Amino acid sequence: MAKRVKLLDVAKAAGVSQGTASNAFGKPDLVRPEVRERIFEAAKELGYRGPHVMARMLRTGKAGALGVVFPDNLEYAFSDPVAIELLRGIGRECARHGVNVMIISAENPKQAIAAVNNAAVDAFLVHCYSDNNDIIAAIQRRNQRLISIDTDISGAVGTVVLDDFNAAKNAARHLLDCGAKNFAILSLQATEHDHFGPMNPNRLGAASHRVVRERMAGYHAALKDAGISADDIVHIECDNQSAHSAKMTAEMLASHPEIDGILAMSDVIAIGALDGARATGRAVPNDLKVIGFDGIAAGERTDPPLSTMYQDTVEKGRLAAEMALSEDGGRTITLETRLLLRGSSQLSSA
Amino acid sequence: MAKRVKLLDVAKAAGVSQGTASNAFGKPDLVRPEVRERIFEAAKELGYRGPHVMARMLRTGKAGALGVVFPDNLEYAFSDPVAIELLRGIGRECARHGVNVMIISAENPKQAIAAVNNAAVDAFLVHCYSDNNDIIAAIQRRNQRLISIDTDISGAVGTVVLDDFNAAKNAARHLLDCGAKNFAILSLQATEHDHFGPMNPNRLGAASHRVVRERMAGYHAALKDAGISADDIVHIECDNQSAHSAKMTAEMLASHPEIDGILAMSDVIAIGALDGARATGRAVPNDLKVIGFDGIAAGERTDPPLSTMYQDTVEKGRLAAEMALSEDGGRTITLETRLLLRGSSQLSSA
DNA sequence: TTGAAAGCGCTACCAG
DNA sequence: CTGGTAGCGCTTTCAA
Repeated sequence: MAKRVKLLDVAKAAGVSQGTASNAFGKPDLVRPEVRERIFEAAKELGYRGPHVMARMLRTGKAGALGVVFPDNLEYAFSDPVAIELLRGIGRECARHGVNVMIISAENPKQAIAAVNNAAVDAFLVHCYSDNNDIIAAIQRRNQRLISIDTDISGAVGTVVLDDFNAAKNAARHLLDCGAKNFAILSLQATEHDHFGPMNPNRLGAASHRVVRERMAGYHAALKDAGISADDIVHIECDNQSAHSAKMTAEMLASHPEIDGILAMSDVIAIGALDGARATGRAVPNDLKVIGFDGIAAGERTDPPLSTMYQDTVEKGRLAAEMALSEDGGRTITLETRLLLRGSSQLSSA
Repeated sequence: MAKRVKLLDVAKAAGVSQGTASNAFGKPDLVRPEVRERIFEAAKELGYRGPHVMARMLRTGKAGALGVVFPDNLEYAFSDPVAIELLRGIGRECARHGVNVMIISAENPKQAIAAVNNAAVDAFLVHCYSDNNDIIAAIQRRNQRLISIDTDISGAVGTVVLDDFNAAKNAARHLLDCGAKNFAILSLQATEHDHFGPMNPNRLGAASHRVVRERMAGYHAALKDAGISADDIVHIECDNQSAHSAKMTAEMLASHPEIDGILAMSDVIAIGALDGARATGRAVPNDLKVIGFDGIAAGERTDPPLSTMYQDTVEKGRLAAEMALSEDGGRTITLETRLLLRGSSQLSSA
């Protein structure tokens, strides 16, 4: 491979200064068309490949990219429909700004820190459930602009979350309206550490994940209003995968046959719950009502279609990217959710 | 914001040279532990944020990232389950190598070229159907390492494709075995330009997308062996979205009621075909057999579950990333597919 | 093992 | 509108 042709070579060949040559590429308006053409011609002649990206970055201090980190989810981010939606929104806004999207990928937390340290980006978007995290510390150590999604990270320049409490409260209220009396809550993971299955009060109290805390509190608030105390609710912690929640649901329904209302903290979990219900011979919604959370597309195709608390995940991602790319900061945006009524939560018919 | 602390400041404070300070961070083994500690201490004292990523890049010439481009699909890449699977595979391999994944995002082809030009990456992975593309030209103009997926780009340093011809041939043969006699082919877009609906021979011949050409030829080959000529096949070009193919299928079945076998070039299209068939009162697989292509997860949950030609898309992405990250090149990898038999293509029961 | 110094290639500034 | 030039912050020779 021959030595790289650089801007100075082109400038010399065209008989202009390096600065002018630079302008010809970066700010064409500042160069007389005639001169510009001469520069381009010289560039073509010499086989100049265009300005060197890394050199430009160093000089301007702009990376032209946004980093996206899924600390809780590194390997599985691409299997979670919600994460994908988020990426769609992020991608859309970044495209509008002519900025690329860098996925910080890693096999384990240690590598993730290295990945953060090697990423040339103008800001980081972090989607995670808890704020206590080495990766976040690494970002902050680098003094990088940071936007948090779904959790409230101290020091973040912006935050986008849902009104999880009220969303969950409305979900529970809806199942009450449908006539459910005995409830199970299928929770997302409550802490960093895998610990699936029934949740005792200790575990409930230990929830470090903001969305779990908030949604749980919302469910409990609605049920308490209806005279149902937390002790009367079955709590199960699920991996966010339908196959897992299906198994959990089947076991749960076997040992708690009285359950007639399931509150799931994600649609992925809820879809598994429908499978588990079918496997144990329950008819949804007649014997058992199920409501999910998120509003993913797959919920339209389940049998019966899944009722859920819809959130506009694409918009959530878009807003986060918008905050990251704008100059100002310090804002927290809270998005509303809405009840998306489908077949899995009808009032029992005769 | 205070002026950035740099390596030289740390070096001075620690009473060592800049070079030694650099080694303390990048190659700790080359520095005496005692000195190293002193450097780290000085760094902490001064609030040094660690080596500047862009400066390091410029110096070393390594970006530590792989660029991924979906030229056909920029906005919709994140809605296509197959593209997501590909990203999973790419992400997995990149993580193994400690390299990040940069999604080249853009709103339109022109922006896409700018995005390519601004991306600091060590290589590009391009997933697209045809090789005739401005974005590819832009990558090549920059003289960047390029791996193509699903199409054969001249000048690519590596290529990963399927044996699309035989895959399609086997799919068609399978429907013949199930007893189908009158076929419709639901094709992916055949060229860059949107042009949906029935395909006449001109349009068939114009297919610039490699996978369309190959799969079409495979379908035709199998059907010809059974005495069915291309003229006797209904060809419909579909957008790769279930809602669209559902509509196309319903219209097609109305005007061609004799159709009893549908060959779809993607599962997304096939899933829509199942919907369209249901809407027009066809019973699958008794009245009509359907086979898709890809093997996406959603195909397990359709009614009936979708038969398909399975490809290992995750592995396809992983292999492409592996080629991009390895030093050598020039290879073309062709992956096999296999028939995944599910409910949509059974032999008619009585 | 450490120090000194040479650039990586570019853009932005300031002067003309 | 154009030219000259400093310097972004680092890594990596080469010599000591």
